[in-house]
Amino acid sequence: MAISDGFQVTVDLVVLTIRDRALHVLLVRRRYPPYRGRWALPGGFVLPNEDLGTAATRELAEETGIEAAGWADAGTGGSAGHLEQLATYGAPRRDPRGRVVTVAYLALVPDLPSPAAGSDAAAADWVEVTAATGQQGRAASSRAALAFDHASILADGVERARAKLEYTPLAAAFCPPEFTVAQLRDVYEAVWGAPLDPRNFHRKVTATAGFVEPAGASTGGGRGRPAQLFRRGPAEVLYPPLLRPAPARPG
Amino acid sequence: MAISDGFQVTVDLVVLTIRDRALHVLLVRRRYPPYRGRWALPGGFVLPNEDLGTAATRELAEETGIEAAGWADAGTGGSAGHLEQLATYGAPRRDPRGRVVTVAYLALVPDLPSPAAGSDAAAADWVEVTAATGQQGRAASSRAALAFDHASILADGVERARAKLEYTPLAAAFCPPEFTVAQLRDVYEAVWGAPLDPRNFHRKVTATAGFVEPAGASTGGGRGRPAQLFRRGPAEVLYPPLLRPAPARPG
DNA sequence: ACAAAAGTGTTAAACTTACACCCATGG
DNA sequence: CCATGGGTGTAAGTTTAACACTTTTGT
Repeated sequence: MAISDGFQVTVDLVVLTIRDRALHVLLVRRRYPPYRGRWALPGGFVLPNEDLGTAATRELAEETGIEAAGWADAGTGGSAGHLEQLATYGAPRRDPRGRVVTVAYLALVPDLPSPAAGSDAAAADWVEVTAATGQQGRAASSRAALAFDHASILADGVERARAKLEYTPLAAAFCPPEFTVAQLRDVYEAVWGAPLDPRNFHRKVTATAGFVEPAGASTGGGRGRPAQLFRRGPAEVLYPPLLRPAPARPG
Repeated sequence: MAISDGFQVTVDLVVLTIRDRALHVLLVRRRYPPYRGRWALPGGFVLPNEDLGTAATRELAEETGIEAAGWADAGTGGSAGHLEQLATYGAPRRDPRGRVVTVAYLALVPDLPSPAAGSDAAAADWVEVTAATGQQGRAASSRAALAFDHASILADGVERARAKLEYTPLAAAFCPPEFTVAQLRDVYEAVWGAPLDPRNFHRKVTATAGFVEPAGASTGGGRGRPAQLFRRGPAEVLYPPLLRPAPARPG
């Protein structure tokens, strides 16, 4: 049964976070050919006795320092962050070195104090998604195309994140364990790239059963009236969903 | 770079259709160990120079006789049927013969005149999903557990189909190129396992832009008033979505 | 004529949207 | 006391849900 031996299997990570009210993706500079010097998604080989989700969790920890409980292949366990399988890419020529099938994972993480302070992550950095995908990039910075088929994987990851915010409470994965409604709104606005009415958003979030739960305390630092703090609630899906405004929809 | 050679890569298919107003899945009897005699999802090895979607399309043709244009890794091209990547399963011990990573695909096909009349499909058959997943199986027939982790893959495929009917026009993939509103409603009721109001369903379907388009003709065979025939419309997503009734929702 | 299924009309409830308005804090 | 953001109220428009009712066929 050695018909199709010789495949190499990797995991690649689309790690998204919100920084400065904009959606950012974690990228690494490739130090060796092929695509030397180009940005790429972080990732690595699946070990011989390792599950796919375990490999993704391990790579995420190596690249970001985030330790996750039983993340992938199970519901996000605890407070912040989220990891899920995205899709698998295996075109015969996608890697010039040989037949490499990559299982892409999507990770949503809170804005980390030390950006990409992992061991492997010598040249890892957060890049604005608009710049990385080369839409209407406002920053004149790193506009270089991504290595391999990573631009396509990134686009799929971003679209998945956009869609999932509609009908799941996953926006909270971008926030610290306790957060305000405004922080949550910033997440939606950054991911969808569209402004939302603060009043209606507040009502919607607090009224949808299981989305958020009051944490008791309030913030004090800001300029205006202090905001209540919330934790993520037990709901797995939002019902009814929070649909993004029509103009930003695909199709 | 031969760190993780030795993976075998397969595609497995969750092929769903509607027969006798119930959701059915295409299964094959395994003729050789392991899991000899058990039901399994159809599938096979990815060829050395074959793309994943191509492998899935090929297997689908071999098992069902369905020829698809540019199905997977592209929008469903033409009239009936649909094929999309579902998820990838690669637990180290999922196959006792070695390290096999399988990329599962979900196919939605119309009720075929000759069930599973393919070449490979010596022992292929349509099995009611309730029986295959062993929920509250009404049929006392084949209740045996599926081989490998196929029960889990099947469950994921069914849940994906249920969710996708909500916000895409994919129900039409279960129908022939021309169909009535009642046929489309049968699809929703079979997949969701819940009755829908025929009047409101009719209005919803015909009012949602791009869901269906009139085909001109009408049916005549049935008992009551003849129904108009429709074709699938150009819409990729339903907006607003057609949400399934609350009691049947997960979470 | 009657049963069966297709399709339209109508109404109340629920939800979204837009925006007026008040609340609480820092400067 | 004023700017800034947090949070509540309210009314108009839209969508859903439930069901009465008419249309068109086979028997």
